Amino acid sequence: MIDTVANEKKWKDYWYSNDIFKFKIGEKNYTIDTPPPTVSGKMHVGHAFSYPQQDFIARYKRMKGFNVFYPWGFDDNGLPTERFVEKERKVTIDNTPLKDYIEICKEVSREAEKGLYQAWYDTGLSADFKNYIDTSSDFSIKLSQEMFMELVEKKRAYRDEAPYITCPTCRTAISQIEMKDAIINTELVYLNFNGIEIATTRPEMLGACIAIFVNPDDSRYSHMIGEQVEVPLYGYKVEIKADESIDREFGTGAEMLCTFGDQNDLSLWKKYGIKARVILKNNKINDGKIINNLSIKDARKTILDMLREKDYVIKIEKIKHSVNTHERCGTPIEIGISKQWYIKDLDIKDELIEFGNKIEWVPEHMKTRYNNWVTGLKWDWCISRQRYFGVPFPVWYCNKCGEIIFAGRDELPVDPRLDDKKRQCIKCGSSDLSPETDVMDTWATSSLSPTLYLSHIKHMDLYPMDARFQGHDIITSWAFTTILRSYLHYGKIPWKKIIISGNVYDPFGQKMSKSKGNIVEPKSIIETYGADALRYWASTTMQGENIKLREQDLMRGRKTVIKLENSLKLIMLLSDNKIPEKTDINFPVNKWIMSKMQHTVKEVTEYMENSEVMKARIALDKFFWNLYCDNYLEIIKSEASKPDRRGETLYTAFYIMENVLKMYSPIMPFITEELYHQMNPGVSSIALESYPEFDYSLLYSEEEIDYIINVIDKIRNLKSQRKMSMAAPLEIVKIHGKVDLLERYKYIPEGLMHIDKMEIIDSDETFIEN
RNA sequence: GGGCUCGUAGUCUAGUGGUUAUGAUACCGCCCUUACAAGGCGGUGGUCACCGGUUCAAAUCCGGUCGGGCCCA
Repeated sequence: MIDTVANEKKWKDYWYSNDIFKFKIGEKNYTIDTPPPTVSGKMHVGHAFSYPQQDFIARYKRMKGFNVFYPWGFDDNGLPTERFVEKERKVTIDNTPLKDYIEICKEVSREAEKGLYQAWYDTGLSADFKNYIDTSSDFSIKLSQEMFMELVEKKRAYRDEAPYITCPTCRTAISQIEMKDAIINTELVYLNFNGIEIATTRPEMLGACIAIFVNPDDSRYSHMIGEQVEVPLYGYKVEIKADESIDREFGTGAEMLCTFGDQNDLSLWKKYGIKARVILKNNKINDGKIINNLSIKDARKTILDMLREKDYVIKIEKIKHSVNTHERCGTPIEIGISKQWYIKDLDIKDELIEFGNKIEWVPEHMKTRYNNWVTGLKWDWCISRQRYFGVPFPVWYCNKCGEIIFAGRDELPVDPRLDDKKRQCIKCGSSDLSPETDVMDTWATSSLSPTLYLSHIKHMDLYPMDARFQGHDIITSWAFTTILRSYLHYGKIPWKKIIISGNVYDPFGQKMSKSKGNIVEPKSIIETYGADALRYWASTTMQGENIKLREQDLMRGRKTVIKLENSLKLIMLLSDNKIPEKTDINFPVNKWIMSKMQHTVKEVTEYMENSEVMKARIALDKFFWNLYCDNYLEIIKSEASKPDRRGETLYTAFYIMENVLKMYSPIMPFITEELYHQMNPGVSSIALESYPEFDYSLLYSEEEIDYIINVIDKIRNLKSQRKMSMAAPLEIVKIHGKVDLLERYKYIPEGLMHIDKMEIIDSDETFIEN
């Protein structure tokens, strides 16, 4: 039996060192927008499921005569990389100068990249791993900055105020995924708010109060909705408003909205668009009236004392309260507000929907998610992040007149945070400039992946690309932003087709996670079953459907590998290890299997064209296992020894085998490559051979042999009932059925079932007399 | 809460109006046969989640209920 580990290593090294999958532009090209994995993570079984699905199509298209551009890339921008680096090197932005921090991020990314493709390479992907791109290289930064400048020129990029989340302890901006829920002990302060009683856990934010909120169904307050009340101590007025999200049971049922006490404040503020009053900056409260640059803790004490003194405090309750905290240090997060960069997209929703319609979605219903997302957009796309490792904005601000100064095109890539060139304000001439310290959202660069890939090989003429493959979880981020950028920059769709893959679950349908302990490493699957079996498993579901990782599906793939190997072994044995020469085919059984194969080629091709790999594979399985192995090869065991038909029979057997290997090769590239080389010594690669074409001239009336196969099944049944071996001789069999057919082809069942004498009795119904 | 999606033998799965519901796997029985026992042949196993409607005819179309998953809030 074949050593899959050794065989797979042999061929993937062969492909790599001979540049089998290097792209050369030609007449017919097929371009793929490969999802770049992040350097911070390892390959997981979800990747092992979805990437082979891309490769099925890539390999199929290549054999169909396309010059396939299947690039490779890494995404090493942003927060995941920062976290990875901080864990690996024990550095934080607080103990490391920015310049060194960025250098370390780059260094660690480059190092990780060296070995990271290995896991993908091990699954037999036909991507061009040698010429990869990475999103933090100068090439990518330059391109991303150029594209940003283009949006500035087109008045699509603008700067406005927006909230952000910070940790007061770590004094850094954090993102949503870094937050963790926690229950803390705190005090709930009941206040007399000049006419309405409210309860708050954040009295220090009183100066940032911009409204009072109650539940619209709360009869205690419904008559007060729309009234103005005066903010204690501060004296300005705010309106009483109603929203369903207000919990009537919490406190007094009336809350104050501050900019920003917590995430609820943020969402209410967004929803109602009330003008913000920002008093919290750089973790200090400064309201311009009562509190002057005090920490949150000190401000709280000051405000509470004053409220007590003026008799505003009704009571104070000790409560346990759920808050968002920074997961690293456990400090409750704060929400601030600052100027950020946006890409304007709310005015082009209709155009974006139209673009979505121009793209073919597989499966089609995934387009609905895109449409719902675009329709429901409420804010422009905020592309600035208060992080460190990413594409910097090529932007400075004049401290004198406030003018925004952009870098020149010829200066890109540039990092204003580290740039020491002397610059002057273009408006007032001042040289007192501050660099933009934010970096761009990772998606601001990933959304340019078609441009990144194509400009990397200097073939922007191939835009739009043919296909994007990605998971459904990032339709609203990656797919959306890519379509948006493509619209804004080129007025073209980014790709003709988008193919969505599903998720992988454990055998019980549970999501895999470290905490559940149900994670399966792709590596262990490949070691046990082989990459071909892993890929076979990846083809056992329709595109976009989820899949459960079950051993039996891997087994089935493994069995197919072995079956392919053994069927070639048999025909080699029958032909004394000689490759038969092409001859005319006259023997009906040979014509029959040739004809059956034509139907299979047609069916498989149609499914592959529709990206329905699973259906293609099922049709192929049926032909290979059922018709070719179980019936055809069994029949020719005796027929191939008959001199008058030996030559054509062996030729047919080899011809079918070769075509079966070709059709299996996009799914199982390793075993098919090995066996194809055994049949065709000196060939370059099965992956570069052409896919079988439907040949009308090989069609043949199949009913007669179908009928004989049916009779053979009945004889097998008889032998099974008599508990006989299929090879055990039968002296006599009485068959009722179509006399002319049975007489003409009786040598077939006789040879296959080892029958000495067949007695044939004419009958409309076919059965064996026992 | 909103959107999308799924519910078919023990398990997984095909099947978008028309014979007896597809196949795999598991299980049981038989067979080492000039490739393959990780094989071959045969068999047991299903109120197609539930309720109602449309139709001569529903796993399939429509409405509702229940349950799982994903995304968004």
